Amino acid sequence: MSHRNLQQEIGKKQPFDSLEQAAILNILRTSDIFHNQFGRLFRPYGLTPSQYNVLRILRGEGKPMPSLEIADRMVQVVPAITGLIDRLQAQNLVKRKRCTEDRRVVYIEITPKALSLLKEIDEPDLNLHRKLIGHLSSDELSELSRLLEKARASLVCTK
Amino acid sequence: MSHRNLQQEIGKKQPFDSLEQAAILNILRTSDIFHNQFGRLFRPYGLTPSQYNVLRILRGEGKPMPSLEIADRMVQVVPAITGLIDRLQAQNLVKRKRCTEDRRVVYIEITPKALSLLKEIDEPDLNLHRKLIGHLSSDELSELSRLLEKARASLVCTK
DNA sequence: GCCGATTAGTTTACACGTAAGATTGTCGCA
DNA sequence: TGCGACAATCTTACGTGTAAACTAATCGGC
Repeated sequence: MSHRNLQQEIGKKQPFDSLEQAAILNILRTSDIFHNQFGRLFRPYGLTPSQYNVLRILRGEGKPMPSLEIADRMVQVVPAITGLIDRLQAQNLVKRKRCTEDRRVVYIEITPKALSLLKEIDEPDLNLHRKLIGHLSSDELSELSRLLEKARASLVCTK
Repeated sequence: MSHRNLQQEIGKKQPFDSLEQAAILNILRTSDIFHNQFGRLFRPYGLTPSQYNVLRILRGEGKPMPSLEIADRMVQVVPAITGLIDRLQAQNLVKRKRCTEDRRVVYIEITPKALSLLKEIDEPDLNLHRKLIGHLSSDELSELSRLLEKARASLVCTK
């Protein structure tokens, strides 16, 4: 377990121009690597990270949700949701239900098949979380979350 | 500037299962938002974040590089590089040069046009960095980088 | 010198993410 | 009632990320 820092890791010969640049690159790089790890975890179950994310949101909500509300909770811009739901529906993991009062909105409902699939993934998912950052102390994890939340504070509202 | 934390931000009603989960979600979410911001910055110049990344690597190196070496410095897996280089080449921002000694390797060279484009972007790029996390103190930035590097330490070698 | 293993790079197929624009349905107001 | 603004969703086009399979060139032994 080598403890190379980011500069060595990406083979850069000059030091970073600024602490800001180093921090942002660290955020982007760590995220990419973690995203990749989760992608590999979900793959055997036929899910992508985004698809898993949608299902987790639906399970957490406990009842059908309009698709735009799902999109709001993800970082993505709206149009991606359509295709995402299409693919989940093709796997019988969600159902679309047109709302009768406002016929513009489409409710998305999670299926029992999806719930049992999620249940299967729960433990490996938890294990991966621990594998990825279980070696940080509680204090470090709290501090990390605090700093990232503070980092986002400048534009939570601008999206 | 509301200081909602992640839990409120994504509308989750239950607290997180664990500090690990909260930290990882914070990393992924912050990264997505920042990535998005840089995407908007580069768009007017006809570049995507990945394309900009490739050009920055080439400028930093100061001389032509084999394409796989470029891929190594990015998070991406190899095959994506081909198309990336194709599009940069179509814009006359890089050139491909087959190596004469080892005819398997293709050297990628940055063009003067790309260098002057980068120069144009340097200042807005620096400004965005400051806008995104300039409100964190030097100590906080250092601590953030340290924690993220520590987070990655468990798998720097496994990629 | 020849054959298998390795390495650099490409191709293909598929799932996203983004922006821009089109569709369809609802609402406010004259 | 009719009409324009708005809202929810979908469509399209393009760039990117992933895995798997393929090509071409080099290397290592014998």
